[in-house]
Amino acid sequence: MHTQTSCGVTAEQLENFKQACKQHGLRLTPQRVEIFKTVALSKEHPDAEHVFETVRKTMPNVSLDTVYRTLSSLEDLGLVFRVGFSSKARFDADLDEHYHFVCTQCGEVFDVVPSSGEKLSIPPEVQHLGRVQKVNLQFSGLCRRCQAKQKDL
Amino acid sequence: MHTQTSCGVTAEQLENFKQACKQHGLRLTPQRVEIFKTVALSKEHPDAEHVFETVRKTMPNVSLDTVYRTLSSLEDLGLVFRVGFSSKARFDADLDEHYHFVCTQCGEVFDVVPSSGEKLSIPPEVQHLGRVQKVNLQFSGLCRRCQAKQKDL
DNA sequence: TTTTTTGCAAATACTTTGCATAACG
DNA sequence: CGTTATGCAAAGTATTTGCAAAAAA
Repeated sequence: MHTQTSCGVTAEQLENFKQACKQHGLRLTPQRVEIFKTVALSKEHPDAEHVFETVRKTMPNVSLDTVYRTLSSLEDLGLVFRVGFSSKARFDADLDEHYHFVCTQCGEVFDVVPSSGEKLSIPPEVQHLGRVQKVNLQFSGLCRRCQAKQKDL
Repeated sequence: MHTQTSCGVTAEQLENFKQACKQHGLRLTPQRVEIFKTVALSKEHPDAEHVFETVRKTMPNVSLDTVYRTLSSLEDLGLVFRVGFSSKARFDADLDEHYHFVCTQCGEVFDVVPSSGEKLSIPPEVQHLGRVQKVNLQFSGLCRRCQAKQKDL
């Protein structure tokens, strides 16, 4: 059992958040705290607009762009994750099961074709949630070329 | 080895495409054929703009919105897949490894927490592509509630 | 006091839509 | 010939950016 603050975010989470901000030289503004708390408390994977509406209740002057900026910073610190992948849509006509590796730097998309033993099986608890029509597995990180470029600097 | 047409798309793929169009009552317009061929031939997971520029070379009058509409139809027919997930970004502060099931109808996102045995291991061929920083596994389909609603109609 | 962050407004990026004309079957 | 698809233009949605004022350290 975790110690809970009055708002429901664990003290551990909050401490984590403060530490991470300090480490990266981010100031601890009330907006940041509220936005982080909102995402940490929500169980519904909120979008920016939703976070905005929630934060606005206790902080009527926040602006939507601060929410966007903050979510982005929190993501950079690894405190918040982006569900799914935004940006623009890309298409593929390869009907065989395969996955992707996307470079976070150059944006290149590499195909990953699993060997027969590596193919993903759909866990029973997922099948229980609904009828699965599509599986999307995406790895992301720095590709070899961008890694090399970084070293050159 | 597949039989190749002059453009490099396999005859099989093209036949598949024509059959699917016929089955769904979609007319076989030159735009559709070109757009399909472009995605089928490309190995770079093109976005709409890129498909547009490519098709435009042989068909200077296509419009970007036709490309969007066509990619969407082709996706509905299952002839083309959308890489990653577009639409708006959603956030999550859960740092533990987990996956998501997204309902294509209502948009709800369900968490999938893998049991220890189900945790995804990163295949060696992926590690070879670059430094993996993030793994995103998303299932999509109709959730139970939406399945039930559909039956009621 | 210095630097970061905010709120505002405007801009941008991506995608969708209404409508008249053109084209498929 | 009837219906669907296209191109054009305009609208819509999601997100980002420049800048001056406000706030954190």
